[in-house]
Amino acid sequence: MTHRTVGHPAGLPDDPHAHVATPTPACPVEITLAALHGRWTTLVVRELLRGDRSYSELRTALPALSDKVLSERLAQLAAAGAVARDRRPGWPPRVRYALTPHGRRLGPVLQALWDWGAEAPMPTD
Amino acid sequence: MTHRTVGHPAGLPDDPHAHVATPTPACPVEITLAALHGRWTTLVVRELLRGDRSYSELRTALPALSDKVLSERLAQLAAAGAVARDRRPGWPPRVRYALTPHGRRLGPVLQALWDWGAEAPMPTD
DNA sequence: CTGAATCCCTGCCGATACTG
DNA sequence: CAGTATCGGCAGGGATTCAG
Repeated sequence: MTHRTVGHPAGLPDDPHAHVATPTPACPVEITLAALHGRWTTLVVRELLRGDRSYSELRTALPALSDKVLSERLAQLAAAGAVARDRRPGWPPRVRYALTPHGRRLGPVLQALWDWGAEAPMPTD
Repeated sequence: MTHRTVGHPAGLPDDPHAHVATPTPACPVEITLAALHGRWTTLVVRELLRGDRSYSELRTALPALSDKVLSERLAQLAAAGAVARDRRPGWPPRVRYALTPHGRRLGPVLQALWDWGAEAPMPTD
């Protein structure tokens, strides 16, 4: 794979991407990083891991996040199959955002990121 | 935490960062994403997970990677405590790059990223 | 061989304004 | 309420050049 290198005790099947020499969007690692890419993305995911939310609830939870970026992030996560939009009929417009089953599996991913960062020594910089 | 949200079966202690409303470099998730941030970074880590490498071995393994970015990535990973430089005396200059114990623990992190990306449905775009 | 310095171009994100 | 459109500033990264 692009990144297969990992000792993987569990062992995934050998993947051609494990050996690529250039960054490619087809690599699973790149797919995940692309889904989480950009400022605010992981915070939006965290918010949704706590339960489904409306657009304005997300804005309230993350006040410094602009409309533009929030829309962008939700679209990005939806494209990655992590978030589902639930548009309800009537007025005023009501839309609920929720993680898909696949999106909920980002929990362990964020956990892995958290764990590594939590043990990190002070940056040498 | 900035991101603590995760169901964490293992359970980390409650962390103030788990609730921040704005992206902050102090959040463990941000720390890890910063360490892995930028193009080529994960590929460099993959290469080093296979064993220590010299500068030119890395360039050979990743031919499309420019000097500037390679230096940048190595410095970034060193600052994050993931990579150690081993400069040997004599001529010509010989330098070996190797993952630190902490850096080797990026293996499971990349594995988690790989696993999620590998199950991803085709992007809806 | 191992890098650091420079230049330039592109893409990200924040602020503001506007629409269904 | 739930977004999109547009603009400007700044940081990321590729090519090239220079240095220890």
